[in-house]
Amino acid sequence: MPQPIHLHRTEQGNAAAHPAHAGATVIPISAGSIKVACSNCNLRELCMPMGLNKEELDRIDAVVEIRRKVKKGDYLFNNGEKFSSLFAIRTGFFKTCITAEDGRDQVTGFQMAGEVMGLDGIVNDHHTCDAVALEDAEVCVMPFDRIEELSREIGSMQRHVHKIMSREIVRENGVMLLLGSMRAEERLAAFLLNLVQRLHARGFSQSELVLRMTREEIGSYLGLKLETVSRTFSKFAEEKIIEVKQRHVRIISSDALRDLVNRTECD
Amino acid sequence: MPQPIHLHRTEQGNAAAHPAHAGATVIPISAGSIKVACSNCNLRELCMPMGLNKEELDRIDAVVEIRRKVKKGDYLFNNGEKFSSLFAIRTGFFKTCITAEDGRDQVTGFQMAGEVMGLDGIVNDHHTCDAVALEDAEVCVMPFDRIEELSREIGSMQRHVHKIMSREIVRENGVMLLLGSMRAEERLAAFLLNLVQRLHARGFSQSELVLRMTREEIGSYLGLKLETVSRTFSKFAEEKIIEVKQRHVRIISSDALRDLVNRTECD
DNA sequence: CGACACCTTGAAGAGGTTCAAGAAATGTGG
DNA sequence: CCACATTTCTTGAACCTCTTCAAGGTGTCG
Repeated sequence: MPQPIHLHRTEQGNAAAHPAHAGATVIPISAGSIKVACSNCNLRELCMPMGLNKEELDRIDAVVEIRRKVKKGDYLFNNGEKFSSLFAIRTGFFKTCITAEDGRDQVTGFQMAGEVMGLDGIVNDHHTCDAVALEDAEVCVMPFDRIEELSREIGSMQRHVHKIMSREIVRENGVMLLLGSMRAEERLAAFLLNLVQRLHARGFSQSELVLRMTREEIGSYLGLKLETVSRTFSKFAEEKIIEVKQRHVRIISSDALRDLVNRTECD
Repeated sequence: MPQPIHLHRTEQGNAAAHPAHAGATVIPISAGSIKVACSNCNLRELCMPMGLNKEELDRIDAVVEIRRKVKKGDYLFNNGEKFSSLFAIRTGFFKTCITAEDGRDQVTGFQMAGEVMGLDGIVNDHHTCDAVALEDAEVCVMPFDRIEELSREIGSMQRHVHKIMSREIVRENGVMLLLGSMRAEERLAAFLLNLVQRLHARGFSQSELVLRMTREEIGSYLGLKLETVSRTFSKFAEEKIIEVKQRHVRIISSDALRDLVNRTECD
């Protein structure tokens, strides 16, 4: 499924040499100069196993075949595409979404630095969702057969891969709870708390965030219409729980948000 | 979390010797007599990798530490419990559900013979959901460290484990689409089609099924109230799409159900 | 048989959607 | 750099789907 080509301003002088092909754009980064080894990456705690010896660390560096830049609006991979690699986000922000036969569309997640995408592709050797960059991004491409090879040889690597997959299953369980049993306000509160918590774990503010996605994308993720998302933002602002100015959100009372999510009344 | 003990008629004379303890009941099956090796199990295609040689098959048999019987209403494992094993269903029917802090409850899946449960426990070494038998059941207990060991040594086993986890991720993606963007009728239609398709793959009828769960459990899974589930069943029956008599459902027109799910109109 | 869990159905009500219009921000091209 | 087009966001009003509350029916199990 082809997608529109978006052209955006680029920070790189040589970008013109890499025409922005839809989705398939692969921009190798000259080895040695820009490349950062996994063993030396500041995201290591997020995407690599801990407690490795020197030799193991060196081998893990070899998991990343290449780095790839993805411009805002471009696809990292899309539904139906042959699966071969997992992708660890170095910088940038993504959404993943699935499309039903009738064209209906569901955002299944938002991913940020240190998180892994592509797990859906393992079972049928083809991706079953689209991964779209919501801002200019850079990912580490990790060929899955290389990951499996290394997993067979290094126990902690194997356990790490299993944990990543299990974590995704648990995350999706949580989204099912949200979609299946929460009302609009609770959903949005849970969403904001989750986002800000993940951002905080990456060194950002505990109370301020910039949404990388539209109201419509938030709505799709939360099973709501964009108007409902907008209205709920306004309601929170009116109640002085948050301040909203377009995509800038400041959380005034995270306690109030938590109360909304864990409302002790019903059920 | 203790749960009520349900006593039901049993097909086995020796059942009285195994009082139905809540959840923790472990009933070893005398090796040799009843035990069926994985390599000889008629569910092999469902839960074991294909294309193994004799020696590998023998080793895989050793993955199953024990078999365990779970009576209807009992817990196979519950939220918070230490994780140590995955469980492959031999017979019976389960639901898995998560409980929010405020007591809200969400059924995250229904599992039948050949399907694997427990993947949620890997990431934090503790289960994050409950697994409840909806009918008397028997599962193969597969210690996860044994699975990992074998995965390191047999490539096809490793790939198989990865596929099982990826399949669960893809399944949950589908549930998110259902919960996030479908209306009641569409949800129930999708649910019935999915159930009957899985049952058919196990040799049951393509058009008739017996629901193992209550309207309330269906509702929880589909993000609907039990009354809505009941009404929707009645509506389908009125439209001669299905026949419903309590938990017995006969699908008269699976095309009509498919049309409901893939309604080509909106979005 | 009697108790209990489960299911069905009706009527009223709430929460979210839909439709519509306009405002604000962003990007585009001259 | 400004004017215009486009996308995104907000808000109101009517509507609809699903929920809630209530009552009665059906089935099951000890």
